[in-house]
Amino acid sequence: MNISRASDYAIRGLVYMAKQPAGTVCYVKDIAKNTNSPASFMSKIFQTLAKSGIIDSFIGTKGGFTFNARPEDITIKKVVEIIDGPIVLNRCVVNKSSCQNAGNCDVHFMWADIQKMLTKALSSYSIADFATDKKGNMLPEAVQ
Amino acid sequence: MNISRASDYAIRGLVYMAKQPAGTVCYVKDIAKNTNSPASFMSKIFQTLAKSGIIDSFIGTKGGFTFNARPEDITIKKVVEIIDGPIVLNRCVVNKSSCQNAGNCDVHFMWADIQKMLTKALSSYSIADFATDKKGNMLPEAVQ
DNA sequence: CTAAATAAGATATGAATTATCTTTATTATT
DNA sequence: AATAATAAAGATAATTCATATCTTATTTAG
Repeated sequence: MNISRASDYAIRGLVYMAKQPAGTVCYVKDIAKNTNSPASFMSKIFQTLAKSGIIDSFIGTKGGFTFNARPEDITIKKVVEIIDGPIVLNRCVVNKSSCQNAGNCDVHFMWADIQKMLTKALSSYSIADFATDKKGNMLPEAVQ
Repeated sequence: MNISRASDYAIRGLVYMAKQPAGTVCYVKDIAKNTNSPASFMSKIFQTLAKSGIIDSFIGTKGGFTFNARPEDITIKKVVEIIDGPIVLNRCVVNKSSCQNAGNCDVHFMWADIQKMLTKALSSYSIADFATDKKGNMLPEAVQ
């Protein structure tokens, strides 16, 4: 019942990117350093984000990553789903055949309701929300 | 971002128990059969539930499990936490030192808020809720 | 006292998460 | 044009956790 380290790193990395001047090409090395995360792992994560289309990637010297979608359009739900896959609290919510009562019991309805609430909450936040506000800073002032 | 199979089995097993006449000693074999779950795995799960104190266990012939707490006092949150451990959406919510900004950023507040909402929801359901209602039946009528 | 039934506890397997290492592509420099 | 440097892409590895199964201990009935 938690998001993965990878999703956490992805969100932090994207927030870091969003705080740079629009159009800046960002390197994994810098993103990792500024978010205090392992660079090689971050590299794989940003590879996945690039494949999803929300960011663009450029290989070679002076390569790096830029936004392809607007930070305000990238919801936390979207990021989590790109990295961790679909949000499914219990498998009966998405696969009725895995439910002995064909998804027609109160337990099923509970999970479906809670999942709906959760995804709604995650959809209500975007990367931009954390990049614009002072409190969105991911590192103490001393480090920045 | 999901509950484990073990938690799902635990909930279903406890609901099955709650549907039996009060005080009935239930065997893992029956619980597993009636909830369509692997008996040996269910055995381990009920061992954990017994250790937590919400059920009692009796070894040997005519042994088995009975409730130690009232089904209406056993919340879904409690069951999930016994089996899967504490609900922590992101580690910064519970361990501020894992947050680069000492848990003082908007991202942290988001996770803390969503987690609060989630645990509140899980606390609002009890095992009894699914045992009394007809729709709470975990198996189609044909199988019962 | 023996056998059967039952939970408890130890061990095993497999998948997912969390990484690291190697390769490929691009650019800048000479 | 060749070479070196830089950066992402892709392949591989290690670790952890979920999901079980197998063996042992305990109790009761006959």
